[in-house]
Amino acid sequence: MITIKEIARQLEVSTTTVSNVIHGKTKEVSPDTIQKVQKFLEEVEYVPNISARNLAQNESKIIGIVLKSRQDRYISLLQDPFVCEMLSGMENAIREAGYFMMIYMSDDIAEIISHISTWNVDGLLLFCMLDDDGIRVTEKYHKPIVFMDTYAEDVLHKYVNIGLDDEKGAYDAVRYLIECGHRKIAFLSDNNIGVDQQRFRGYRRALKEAGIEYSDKNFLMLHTETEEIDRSFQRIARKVSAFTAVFCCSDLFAIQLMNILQDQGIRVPDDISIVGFDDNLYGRLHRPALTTMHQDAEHRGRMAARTLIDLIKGIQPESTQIVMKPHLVIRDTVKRLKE
Amino acid sequence: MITIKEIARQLEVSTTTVSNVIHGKTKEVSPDTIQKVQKFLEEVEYVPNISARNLAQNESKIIGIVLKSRQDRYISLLQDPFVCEMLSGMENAIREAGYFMMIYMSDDIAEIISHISTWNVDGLLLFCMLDDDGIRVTEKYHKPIVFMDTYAEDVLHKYVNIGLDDEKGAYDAVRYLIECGHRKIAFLSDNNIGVDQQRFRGYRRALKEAGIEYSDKNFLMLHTETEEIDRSFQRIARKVSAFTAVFCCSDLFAIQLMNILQDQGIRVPDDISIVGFDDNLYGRLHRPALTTMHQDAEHRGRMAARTLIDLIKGIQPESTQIVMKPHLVIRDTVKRLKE
DNA sequence: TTGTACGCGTTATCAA
DNA sequence: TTGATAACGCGTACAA
Repeated sequence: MITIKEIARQLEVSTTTVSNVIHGKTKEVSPDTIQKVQKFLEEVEYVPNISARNLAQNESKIIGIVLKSRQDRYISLLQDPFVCEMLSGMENAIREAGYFMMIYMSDDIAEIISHISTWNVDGLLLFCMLDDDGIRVTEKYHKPIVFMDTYAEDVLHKYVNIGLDDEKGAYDAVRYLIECGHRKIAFLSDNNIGVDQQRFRGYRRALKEAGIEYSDKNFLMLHTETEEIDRSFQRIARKVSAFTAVFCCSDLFAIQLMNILQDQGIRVPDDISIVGFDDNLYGRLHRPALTTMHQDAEHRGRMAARTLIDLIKGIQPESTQIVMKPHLVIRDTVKRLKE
Repeated sequence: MITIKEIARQLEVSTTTVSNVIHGKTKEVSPDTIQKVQKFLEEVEYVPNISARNLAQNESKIIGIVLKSRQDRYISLLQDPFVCEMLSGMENAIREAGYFMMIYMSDDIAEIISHISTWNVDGLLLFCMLDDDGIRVTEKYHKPIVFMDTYAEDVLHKYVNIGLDDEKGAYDAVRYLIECGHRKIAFLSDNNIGVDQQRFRGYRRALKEAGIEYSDKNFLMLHTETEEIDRSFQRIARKVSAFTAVFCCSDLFAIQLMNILQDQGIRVPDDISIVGFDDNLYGRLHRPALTTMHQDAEHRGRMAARTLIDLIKGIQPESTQIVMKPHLVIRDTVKRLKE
């Protein structure tokens, strides 16, 4: 890789001149020199050494994407369709803006923080984080951050968050079930914090509004550790007969549940109705096609990245709390019990 | 971020001493000093500035992952389940080895090459590349490279390739179809180069061996541009009635085809049998569950990354051509026509 | 055992 | 209009 210094030597000009031409500071260079240098730069296919530039300018052009993983999960976050869609949108926006993406995936927040500062990352995109992990990062990292899907109070009034109206999404989905005549409706998730807590609230609100009583048995808690997942689904499948519908917190869960039920001869939607959340390829490709809450993860990822890059450039977003609206996509997994 | 120089100043030692302690070159430092420095390092949570280290040592600790994308494709590579599985394995191995991953995804090889040299990437993992793109990269980049799934002759005898026996995989799958009594077997792919070309050869070999004639009509060519994909699948669905089975070059294609067929009232496997390739979540979660060639993309990704990191450390692999064997997983999408 | 000084490639300041 | 030179943070050869 050729350096500025070497170019300067061969062209018998100074490094400053070369640097100026590279950066288009042409006011201070004679047309002749510009021509000469530019031609040479193209010939040798000069590319700057980013490490050197980072050192001199104290900016890295790296956007860090932080994914708090959990070792014991049955699939890696990179295999989760929702995460991938989001990443795909982020990657797109980051590349478009001339930045680079570095993914920091670990179950150890301290390690993540140390990596971030080692690389002197220009800005951070945080998601899939338990709430106080987000705060831990903000304590150590003092450059622009954009959160996705956080509900931590202490974060929300200080940082930008690109969220989704999860409460409303779940509410609408469950309301639809109720309109279809369902009253015994279960709630399926693998946790009850953050996003899924909001969805749970929406679920409860819809039930309450319809005068339907809630019992703890309605909450089907999935255990997604590698050794547990199958048994957990089996256990839940057994409980399901007490309900006429299940609201699932992700398309993936919905489909896995449907498969287990179908394998046992329980038909969807004839015997039980299912609603998912996300509307990704999995739901669209399943048969019967999944009725689900649509959210555009890719678009949201792209927005988050763009907002972050604006922030890095000193442009403040119009609002620090951006909340997108999901909408119901009715397909074939909910049975109408009454007209 | 605190620097070595600052630490040295505060502790009233030299930067060399601090650096030596950091790197465990303890032979040359007195126990007292080591203690003192180490304690301080922990206190201030020292992290080295990687850019500076890169510059000084001419190594970046970055593994570049190159994905040649195509703008017009209906889904991003980051949403392709096969790619994600592979990436997931790579990410894992890279992190474990203390390296960092940078994904270079673009449809412009020249841009990718320039990014790679800008970052002074230590090693490269190449996949999803049309053959001569791989060569173009090797012409410009002269550090360790590991290919995945390349069949370019000029690459194979000079570089490490982690491949799959695609020919045999397709052969086995099609043989299985023939054993089940199928003779009118179509081949579905969106291209006929590299991996899929090999699969096509395996398909042809199995047909030939069974004395089944091949006609160009057997090759169902899918057009996966965003505006074409639906129409293309429709067109193929119409042609499918001439066959009793379809061998698909990916699980994703297989499932999309099955859905279109099922939506038109054509039953799988009763009216037509389908075999896929990859065995990823999509196939496993579909109903009827897909009969498909299994390959462990995650494992292959991990191996590729490990091999590359060995190469970077100067460790040569036992063999430069690693070819994994896929195996058939029989599920529910192939009908037995004879006993 | 410890410290000085230099180089890595780039940018920025300031003098010529 | 151009060119020296210092600075960024780290590692290391060599001197003390």
